[in-house]
Amino acid sequence: MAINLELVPKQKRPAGERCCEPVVYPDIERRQAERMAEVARALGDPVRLQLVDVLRQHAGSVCVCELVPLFEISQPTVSHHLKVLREAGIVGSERRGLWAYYYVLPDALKELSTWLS
Amino acid sequence: MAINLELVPKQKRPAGERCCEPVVYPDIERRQAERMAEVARALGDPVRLQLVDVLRQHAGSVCVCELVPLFEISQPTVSHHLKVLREAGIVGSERRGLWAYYYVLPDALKELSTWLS
DNA sequence: GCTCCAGATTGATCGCCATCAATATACGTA
DNA sequence: TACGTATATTGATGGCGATCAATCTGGAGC
Repeated sequence: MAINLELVPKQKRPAGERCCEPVVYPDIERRQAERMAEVARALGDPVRLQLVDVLRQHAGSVCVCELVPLFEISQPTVSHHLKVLREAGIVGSERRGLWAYYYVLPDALKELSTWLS
Repeated sequence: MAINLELVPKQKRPAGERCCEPVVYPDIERRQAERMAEVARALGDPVRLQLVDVLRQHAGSVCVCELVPLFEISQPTVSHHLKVLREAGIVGSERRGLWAYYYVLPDALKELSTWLS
C-alpha cells in the first residue's frame, strides 16, 4: 500500500550480470493510485458495473424502483451497491417524494478512463 | 450477480402515479459485465494499479527484482499481486534464467477502457 | 553432487465485502 | 392520526483478499 519513492533501489546483483535496465519507478503518484484504485474497486462487481451502465444510458436520473427488479438480488443489497458507488464518487442521488433517483456524476470516471487509454 | 433479463419488470405502483419512465435495462450483457468487473477488481488495489502503470511505461518487460523494491511490501505479496494481474489477463510473464519478467498484455484493458470512455 | 539465489507457493491471520432478513425511516394519503 | 409504500440501515454470516513468515522450486555456478 505505502510506496517507497526512492527512485534508485539498492539491490545486490550477481557480479557482472544484470537482469534488466536498473531504474524503474511508477509514473503515477501514490495518492492518484489510491483514488483510481478506489474507483476501480467500486466497479469491480458485476452488479455495480451494470448499475453504472444503466445510469449512463439515461441522461437524467433513474428511480431505484426501476433498478431493483433488474437484478436477482434483494432490495437492501441493491441499496448497498448504490451506497458503495455513491461513496466512491461515481453516482449521486436525489430524493423526490417516496422515490430516490440516482445519476452518474459526469467527471467521476474521467481520471481512470484517461489513465486506461 | 445473476441478472434477471426480463426487460419489462412487473411491479405494483400507486394508482395514477409513476416514478419515472418505466423500461430500463442494462445495455451490456451479464458475461461482459463479469469480465469487465474482473479486470476492474484486479485494478482495485493501489499496488496493482502502480504495477500496471510501471509495466505500461516500458515497451518490453520488467524484471520482478526491479518491481519488489518499489513497494514497502514483502516479495511474496508482490508475487501475489502479479499473480492476480496475470489471472485477470492483464499481464503476462516470462522466465529467463533466474529472473522473471512481466509485461502488459496489449488488449487486456481495451474492453474496460472503451466502456469507460 | 552441493550451494546460492530469484521467484513462487503454502499456511495462517485479520479485516473487509456481498448477501439476506428484519427493522427503521421518511414520505404520501386517507 | 393511522396506514401503506419506497428506500435505507442494522446485524449476522460466509467467503474472499491482503499480508507475512516460512518453505518450496528451479536455474546457475562451483
